[in-house]
Amino acid sequence: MKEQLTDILQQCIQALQSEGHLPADISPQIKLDRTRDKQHGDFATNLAMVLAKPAGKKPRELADLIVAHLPASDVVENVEIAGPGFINFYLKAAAQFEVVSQVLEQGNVFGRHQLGNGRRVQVEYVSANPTGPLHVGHGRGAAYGAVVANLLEAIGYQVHREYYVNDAGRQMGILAASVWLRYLELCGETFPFPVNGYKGDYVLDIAATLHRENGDRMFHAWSEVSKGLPADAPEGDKEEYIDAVIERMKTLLHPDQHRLVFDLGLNYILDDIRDDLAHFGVVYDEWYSEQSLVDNGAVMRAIERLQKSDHTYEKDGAIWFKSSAFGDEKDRVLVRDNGVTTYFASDVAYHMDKLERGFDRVIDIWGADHHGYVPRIKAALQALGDDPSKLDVLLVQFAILYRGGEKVQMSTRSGEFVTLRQLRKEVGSDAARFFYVMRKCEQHLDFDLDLAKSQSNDNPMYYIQYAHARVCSVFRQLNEKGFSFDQQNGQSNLDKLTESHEADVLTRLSRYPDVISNAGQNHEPHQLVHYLRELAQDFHTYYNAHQFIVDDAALRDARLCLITAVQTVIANGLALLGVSAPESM
RNA sequence: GCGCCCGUAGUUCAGCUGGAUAGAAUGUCGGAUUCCGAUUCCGGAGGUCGCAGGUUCGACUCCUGCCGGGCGCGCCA
Repeated sequence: MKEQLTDILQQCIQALQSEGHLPADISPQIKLDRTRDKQHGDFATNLAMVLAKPAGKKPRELADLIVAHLPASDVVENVEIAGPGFINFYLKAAAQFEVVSQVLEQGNVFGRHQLGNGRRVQVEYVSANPTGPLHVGHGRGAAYGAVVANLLEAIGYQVHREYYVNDAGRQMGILAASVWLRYLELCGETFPFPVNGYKGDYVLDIAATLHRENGDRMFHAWSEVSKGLPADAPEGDKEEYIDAVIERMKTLLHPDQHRLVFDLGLNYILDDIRDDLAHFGVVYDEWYSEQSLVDNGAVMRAIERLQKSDHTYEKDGAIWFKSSAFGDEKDRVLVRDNGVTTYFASDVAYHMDKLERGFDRVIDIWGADHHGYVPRIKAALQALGDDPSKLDVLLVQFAILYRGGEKVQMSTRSGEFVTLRQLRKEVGSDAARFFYVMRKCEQHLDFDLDLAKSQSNDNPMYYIQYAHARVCSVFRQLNEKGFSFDQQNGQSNLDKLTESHEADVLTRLSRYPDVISNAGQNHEPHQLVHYLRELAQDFHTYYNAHQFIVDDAALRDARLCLITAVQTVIANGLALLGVSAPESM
């Protein structure tokens, strides 16, 4: 519809140019919008106001010219000029009904586009360190990332979903040490647990598995382990202490044994995360290992490339990247004075690798606390001669949970936090998905647990799902009353849909494709959420105002076509959000 | 101190990439209704869009400076 009108305007401009009313050297971007107010017709364009200056005419005068030169159209009923020079289009009634047939014919692909033209885009999300279960903060990134990926796919991109597994860093060393120490406890040792160790219950579970499968094979007496170690906090430095523990563990255990403990912890937690996300409807094409970048030399290769292009220098025994030359606030260390590469070095290699894999676009979804990290990654890409504009980093703000109007405290103290799994158990995966993407990502999210759980119209997810279930219910009633639905008959009688409520639903339905392309291109799932709520509202209002199951077969079938279209669009939208569309509630 | 994000109705939020009289939901006040599924419908009140400038035919939207809130500023990951 929009395309047809844009075409008409395009032809009109060419006509005006050939007649000399408009300069020939301009090719204006035609902006045509749905009107906000019905009094302004169905579509409106500001073309006359935009072109007034280059044309050297008054906006309204130019609007007159444009309207006079508009080619005939079988969808336009009337055109009016209003306000400072808006051109408003009123569509013919038949054109309004078209959407119903479109939805019925296209079914679950209605609303999809080919805007992406099959270009390859990689979306990386969650990528939490595998050192413990996902908490509610990760949940938002998971839901948001999954929906952004779905939306991009819906507008014609070839999407690659990826989780970056930080399996190479110091944090993993701490985890392995924590597991081993808990194991020593299970072997009967008693000693103070490191202040900086991981203290969650899951560490005990992993240690128990280790003990069950290996007995006392990896046992070393605490006196042996602790011999000559620096003091832990508060007397000493907790970082220094834990590093010393990690080193001691490596000297006491055979490398194979150490590997075993390390992998047991890593795999246990990774399996847990995978399982958690799968139940949350969040899936990946690839779990990409940081360690693999170290092993296959990609990290060294990235550093060498930076060195060769003269973007590094040595200072205090470390190798630095001159990121400040590319807008970062300071330079960053790639290789520490002890010879170990930094996490940043891995990440440079990872992003280099992403672009080498040939993605046209790369999207990283990070927690907002990582925002300071963006400039240095972009700087690195630029220094490597890649195009940093191919990388979009979307920062997701924190979610704050509320229960009974009170903020739910999320303590960072020893192992106490609200996990994603706990949240899903409390409100269900559907509600969690829905509420997480209800706000744009840069907005802080107030997550109302009571509302998410409530089975009432105040709960927007319930309200939307209920609209879907209600359509299903109408069809069940239809059968009970001995009627059957003749879709063909309905489609040929759509002109019977003359009620204002029906017009509202029709208009709303026709907006769906625009909502998808907008939400997809701007990475804004919340637009879809708001749209679905509005559609549900239009439907419920319609439902309350009119009977669908009437004796007049033509009208009945037409109305059933309309509500089937509503049902389909709601199902399509919810599917993109990763929320179920129940047939009854 | 520097950087990023946010600031719109009592509350939670939209505002379609600069358009027409700033909209929903919820709460509140008034009225109607009890019908395919948890009632629903109609109406009222409620706003100096944080503040002050600037850009232009036009600014909630873009720019600058303040104010307030969140987050971040490691040879951690």
